[in-house]
Amino acid sequence: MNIGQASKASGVSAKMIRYYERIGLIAPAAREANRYRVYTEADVHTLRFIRRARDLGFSIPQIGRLVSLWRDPKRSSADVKAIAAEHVAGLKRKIQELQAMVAALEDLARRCHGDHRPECPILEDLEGGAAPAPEPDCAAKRARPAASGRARAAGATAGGVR
Amino acid sequence: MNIGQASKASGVSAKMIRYYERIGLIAPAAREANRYRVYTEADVHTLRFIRRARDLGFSIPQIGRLVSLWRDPKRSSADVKAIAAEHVAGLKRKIQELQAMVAALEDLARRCHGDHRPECPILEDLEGGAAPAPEPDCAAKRARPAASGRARAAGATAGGVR
DNA sequence: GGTTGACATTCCAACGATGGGAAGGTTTAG
DNA sequence: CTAAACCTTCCCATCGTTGGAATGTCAACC
Repeated sequence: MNIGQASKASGVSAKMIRYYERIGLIAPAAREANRYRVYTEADVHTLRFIRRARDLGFSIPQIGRLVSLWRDPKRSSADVKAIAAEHVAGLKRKIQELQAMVAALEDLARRCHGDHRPECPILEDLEGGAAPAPEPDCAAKRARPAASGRARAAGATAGGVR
Repeated sequence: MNIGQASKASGVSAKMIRYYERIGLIAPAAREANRYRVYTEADVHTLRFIRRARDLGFSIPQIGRLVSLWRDPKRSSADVKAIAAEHVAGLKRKIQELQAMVAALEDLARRCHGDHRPECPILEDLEGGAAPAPEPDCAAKRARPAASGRARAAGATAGGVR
């Protein structure tokens, strides 16, 4: 089986298969006389395992450990469970982070009229919401925030940023 | 004010300030005779704005648009709100993705004994859980590809993956 | 034979946003 | 004078994945 067939059969792109081989997640594939990689059903099986693990969000190092355990008949299910638990903990941290952002943004959006007028609590929050409080005398700092800055501060930033 | 002061005052690292300038998110800073970048209070104000937006998870292109609106006295709050809504939608998509992973993993972990034995529903799921079912007639495809390639499939994957 | 199309190979670059470090110039304090 | 603390630019790394270019190979068709 060539890499294209293995890719279709496993759901892992050929690019990724080569990448996984390069970083050592899977063993180097055997080669035909023409240097094409050859895959067996067992290899496809492994690739499907990896793909499923990737779909569940496991990192490459974690997947490496899972594959090792998978191949080890003397493994303890506790070791597998520990990797999963570690991953779940990371996911939950990330979810909480994102949820905090959503909560803050929805609160701001709720207070924003969303009409043609320029007044906007969202921008007001961004402007002054999270000063890292370098000094306690923030109030006296800038009597006039922007303006001034001739030759700068006005233009750019927009458009084809990316 | 040099970049170090601007960094401390804004909470944006000097590295990031230079990066934002390079990609066009902020205008090129004025330079002193010694080529050092010079920042005004207004610049720091902008950097704080950017930092707060970054903390809320906005992408660089989104931040570019927000800064443009912020500077535009004729802006509509609806435009700002639209960017926020777009971002919130993206966050929610991501949260749902992660929550689906957590749900699947917790279900598997719940069924895993987590003891010294090798039996493990987590590995069983990874092994067979997500076959993409490519075609029904995989078997008849190719009688013998070529070169045959014994001497594989067993080793590696483990160890210094990372 | 020649040509075309679908494969395969390698290498290089990019994305988000950020950090790290090298190699060198400048300023400031002792 | 010297050492520390800045600043500058440039390159590299992350993480997982995709894209492309340039080249090689194979199969089929005319």
